[in-house]
Amino acid sequence: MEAYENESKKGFWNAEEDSVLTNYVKKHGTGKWNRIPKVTGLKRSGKSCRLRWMNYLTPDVKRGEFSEEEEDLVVRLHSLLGNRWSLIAGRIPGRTDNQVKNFWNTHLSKKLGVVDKKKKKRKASSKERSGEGDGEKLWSDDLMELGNMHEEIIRDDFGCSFSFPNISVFDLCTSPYCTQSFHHSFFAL
DNA sequence: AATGGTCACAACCGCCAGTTC
DNA sequence: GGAACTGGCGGTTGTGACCAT
Repeated sequence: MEAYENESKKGFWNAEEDSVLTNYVKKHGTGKWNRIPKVTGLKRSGKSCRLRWMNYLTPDVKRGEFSEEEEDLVVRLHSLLGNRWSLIAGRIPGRTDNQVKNFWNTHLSKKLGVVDKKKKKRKASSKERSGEGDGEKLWSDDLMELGNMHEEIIRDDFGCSFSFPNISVFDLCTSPYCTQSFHHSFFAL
C-alpha cells in the first residue's frame, strides 16, 4: 500500500490509464478504490482513481456547458445549501460536485457578484495591488437571502424540467442528506 | 509574432466521519 | 474503546487554452 502511495503518479490522466480504470470498474464495480493500484498496477492512489471515475469516466456524467435550467438550479440550491456541492450535484442529473463547484467558482460567482477570494488573492499576489474589493459578497450573505429564496422556491416549485419538479425546502430538510446543523442554520433564519 | 494576463477545468490536498478489526 | 483504514467532501492549486496588448 505505502509502496503504491509513494510511487503514485500525479497530474493529468492519459487514455491508457482511463482504459485500465474503466475496465476495472466494469469488472469489479465501484468501491474498494485502494485495491485498484494493487490489482491493476495503475500508479495512482485510490483517491485519485475514485475522483477520476466519479468526475470524468462515469457513463452518465454530462459534459459541456450548463444549460440555463441547470444554472438556475445551481443558483437556487446554492442559496439554500451553501457550498455543499455534493448535495447540489445530487439534485442535478449528470453533473458532478466538481463540475458544479467549478461552474460556480468560474461563472456564477462572477455573474452574481460574488468575488472569488482565491482569485482575488492570486490577482493580488500577481499584481501586488491594493485598495480593491468593491462589491465583495460572501456566500454567507447569500444565506441571508434564504428567507426570500424559501418563499420563491416554494412558490414556483423549481418550475423546471428535471426529475424533481415538486422539490421544496421541506423535501430538502427531510432528506437523509440534510444535516442537523443545516436544520439549525436554516430554521434559525 | 511574442509575451503576459486571465479563464476554465481537471486534479490534488487535508480534513472528517464511518467502518473494521 | 480505540487505532487504523477507507471513502467522501470542500477548498485549493496547476496547467493548457484563449485573449489583449
